[in-house]
Amino acid sequence: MLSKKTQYALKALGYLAAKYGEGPVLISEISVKKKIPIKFLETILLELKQNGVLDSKKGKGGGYFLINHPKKTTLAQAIRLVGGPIALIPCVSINFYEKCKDCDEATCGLNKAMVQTRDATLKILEKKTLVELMDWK
Amino acid sequence: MLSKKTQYALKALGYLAAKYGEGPVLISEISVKKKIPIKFLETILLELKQNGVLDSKKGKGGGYFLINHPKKTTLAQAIRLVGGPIALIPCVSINFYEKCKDCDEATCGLNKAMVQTRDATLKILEKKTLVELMDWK
DNA sequence: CATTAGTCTACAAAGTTGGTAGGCTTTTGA
DNA sequence: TCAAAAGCCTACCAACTTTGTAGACTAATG
Repeated sequence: MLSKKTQYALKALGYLAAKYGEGPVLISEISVKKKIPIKFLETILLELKQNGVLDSKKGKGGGYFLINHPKKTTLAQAIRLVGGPIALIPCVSINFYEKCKDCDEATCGLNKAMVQTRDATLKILEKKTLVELMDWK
Repeated sequence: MLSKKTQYALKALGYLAAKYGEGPVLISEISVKKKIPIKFLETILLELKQNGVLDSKKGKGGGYFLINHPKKTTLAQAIRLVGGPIALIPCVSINFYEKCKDCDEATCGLNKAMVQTRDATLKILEKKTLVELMDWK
């Protein structure tokens, strides 16, 4: 399951995707529209900025905005930025790999099953982009 | 990510799958072979028994064993038994559904994206069984 | 120079995870 | 019949993560 933080991040990105090209969007506006606690949202947006997805403008008329067109960022990228691994166990994670110290990955049945599951999930998440996160109304 | 508990459960099930038809297997044997803390493993196996996947025999010559042939239990079922939801967010979970109180599921872009992700993952996990968890040596 | 709006540091309650300790009960076989 | 074997059950707990909150600071605008 994705953490609340990751869900908030994805919702915020979806909102910013819908507003792409319209200039900076206030944290407070995102907070109200997507019902995300404002102080929590602050830290999330800041993290997304530090990860190079968003940029911001201070002062009056300021706010956050997507650096690139929404279709340039995949859901796989977005989830990894704030939510960590997509794989179900560390020893099959591509970006957050950790060697399994309790078993031999070459012969471990669980490992093989999880590799295949990971690939199936990635196939979807790498095809979908922030465009998909925009609301339908 | 799957919790350690779920990973242990899957490994234990894989071990029991390999020993299917050979009578009861000791907790201590599984603990040693799969490197799982024994007291933790006790609680996991007990839970799997209460969920109808395993049965046990007490006393000398006792132990745990699969009730059904390994191919009868899918990975989706196994994960749900001890690990909870497979879906990435509660409002798209089939077995652990919770209504999203912060948005309208009919128009929420995140919801739609996660439904598709869930279906892709399930398509794999419902096809694989405990047979897949057996080690290759 | 006042207002607006993002930035940064620090803290903390609550829940989850990953166990441990120790005794109880049931079954077997000598 | 009784002791050993092996699972059953209750209770506890340390560490970590999650999900926030509080409040001061900095930068930009007009």
